[in-house]
Amino acid sequence: MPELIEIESYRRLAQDNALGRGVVAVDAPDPWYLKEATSAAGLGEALRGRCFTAARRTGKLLVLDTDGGAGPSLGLRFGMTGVLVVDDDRGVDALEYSSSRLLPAWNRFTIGFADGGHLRVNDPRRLGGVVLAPDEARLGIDAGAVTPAQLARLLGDSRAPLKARLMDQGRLAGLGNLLTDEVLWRAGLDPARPAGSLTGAERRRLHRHLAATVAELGERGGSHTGDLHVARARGGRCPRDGTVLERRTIGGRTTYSCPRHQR
DNA sequence: CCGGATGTTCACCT
DNA sequence: GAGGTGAACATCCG
Repeated sequence: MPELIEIESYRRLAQDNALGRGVVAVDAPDPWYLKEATSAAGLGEALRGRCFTAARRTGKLLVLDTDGGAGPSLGLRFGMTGVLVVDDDRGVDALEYSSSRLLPAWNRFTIGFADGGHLRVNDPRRLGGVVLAPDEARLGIDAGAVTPAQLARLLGDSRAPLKARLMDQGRLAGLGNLLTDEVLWRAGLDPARPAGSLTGAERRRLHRHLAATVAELGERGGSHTGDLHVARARGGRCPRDGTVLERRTIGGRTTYSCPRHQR
């Protein structure tokens, strides 16, 4: 999926194109896609006759508010392959592991507007989901807005691998597998280091690279445009010092890092 | 043909 | 309590 960068692009698409349009229909044909006791009937009941008034994002969760916050909010998650489509515009040009096709069979959720347009979630692998009134308190601080002090606090004195802690959505929301590897590569930090073992200087370096990486890959066009990810596909050597990249499983995810300069 | 892939959740271990 | 593992979801790509 979509990590924070892609979801932010979905948020902008929704903000620019979906607000203020009356909802007349809700089509949620796949019960599996509705999470946390959300039902198709409940969604229709809650959304028909209202309009979206704000598009917000925390981490990888997109939240559409209704009627100025007076109505229920709608939470959209995109898993690894979910795409937001409004009318015929998609929120991103490309996702790394998703075909460019949008087969109608993959439309897991559709909102019909009074003007004839629609907002859809198209998701081949069904890893995303739709929630009415999502519990946003379960998510940690957004990775695009975290302060150095907040970052230090969430690393705490944990003995969990640094990478696992950064990807813990309940503590820091928005970083996925690719972005996390890229940030740690740029910061020169070993993903397997215990999160609580960083010095003050290392934590500040991590924070600086976190902010810069999110901004830079956002401009380049996505989570898959990182230097490390590109290098991995082309020979697997560190773009900084030419060392053969190391491949491990950390925090349950395939992890690439440079054994020479990430310490 | 097989393995793995931008994610989340849950059951089950240590 | 803290972490780790593997399964499940369904499709595409190398």
